[in-house]
Amino acid sequence: MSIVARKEKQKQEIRSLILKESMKLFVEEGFSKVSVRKIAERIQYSPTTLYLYFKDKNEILFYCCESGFEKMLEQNIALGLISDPIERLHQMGINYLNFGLENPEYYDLMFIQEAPMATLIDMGAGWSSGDHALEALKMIVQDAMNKGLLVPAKVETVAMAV
Amino acid sequence: MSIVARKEKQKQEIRSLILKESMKLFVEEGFSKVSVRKIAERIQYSPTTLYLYFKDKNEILFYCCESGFEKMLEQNIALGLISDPIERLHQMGINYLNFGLENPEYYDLMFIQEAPMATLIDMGAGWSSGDHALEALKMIVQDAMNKGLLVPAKVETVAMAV
DNA sequence: TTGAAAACTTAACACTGTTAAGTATATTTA
DNA sequence: TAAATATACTTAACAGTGTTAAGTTTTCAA
Repeated sequence: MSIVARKEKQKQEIRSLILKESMKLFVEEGFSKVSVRKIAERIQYSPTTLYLYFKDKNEILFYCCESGFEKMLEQNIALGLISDPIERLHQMGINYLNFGLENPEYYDLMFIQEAPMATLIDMGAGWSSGDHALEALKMIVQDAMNKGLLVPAKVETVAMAV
Repeated sequence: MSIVARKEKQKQEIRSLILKESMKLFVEEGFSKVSVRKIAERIQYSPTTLYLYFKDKNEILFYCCESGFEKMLEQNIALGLISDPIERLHQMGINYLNFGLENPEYYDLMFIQEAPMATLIDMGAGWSSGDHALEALKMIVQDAMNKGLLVPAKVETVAMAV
């Protein structure tokens, strides 16, 4: 039974390899810019091999996020104890924010992933009012951070999160 | 000079037609599921014609959102008056929430647009804990609405927004 | 009426996710 | 050990994508 166990282990290793390398690519370039073929090339397998381990591209993303979701759920489990709904909601929001601050790469992957907002922002010239709004937001965040009200972190990320 | 003015007007009309029909499709099916060819078919023009009016597909989305962004900016202009940064940030958040509640279709288009979260949610079976978290969230929101603390609206949308 | 300019289309390129069918390689059975 | 079967992987293809270069029709001015 040792042989079959070893084979199983090898399968899991390939699976992990796919996830690890996909995660990197997704974070670097964004989900939609990463093709299945690109992942396949990275791990030196044929593109179709990925489909032996995952149903489709979305499922790869999903399992990339999995541990992120688990972390967030853990955080939120304690919330069941709080009875006042508003208070519970408030704490949930705080958890969410903390998660984003502590795990920025997960956060990007799981939530902001190329929302049209991003497109808007890198339109750059021509939409200066929008830029101003963001600038303002970033200044506010910076300000709050200076005053020690927020954990220091990448200003941009926080602004988006907020 | 009347002829050239009329032509200009006709051009604008086609532009508007493209935007109107794209908006519908984006809201119905989500940005990434709508192909340029699909839009073209709706308005009875060749796909390439769209590129005479817009730089690319993203730009179409952008101009679809435009009036939404303008609305949001207007809301936020008054914020310059508030000097306390935390207070200003708070009010900005409230504005954001109100915008989402009052313009759900814009909100979807501009912000949540097929984040991986969506994929997660309609994975349905197998990830029940995540579902539970969402269920809990929805209940909280419902609760708050019943107590008159929130404008009544689609519970799901609010939950996502929060 | 002719020539130029504008509006639009056809055909193609290089890519995408995904699948059916085929090929080696390893494992089990006779 | 030899044949049969199962496993892991790949090749080739399909139908679709955004986008562009080149060609066509239509519109208007001289």
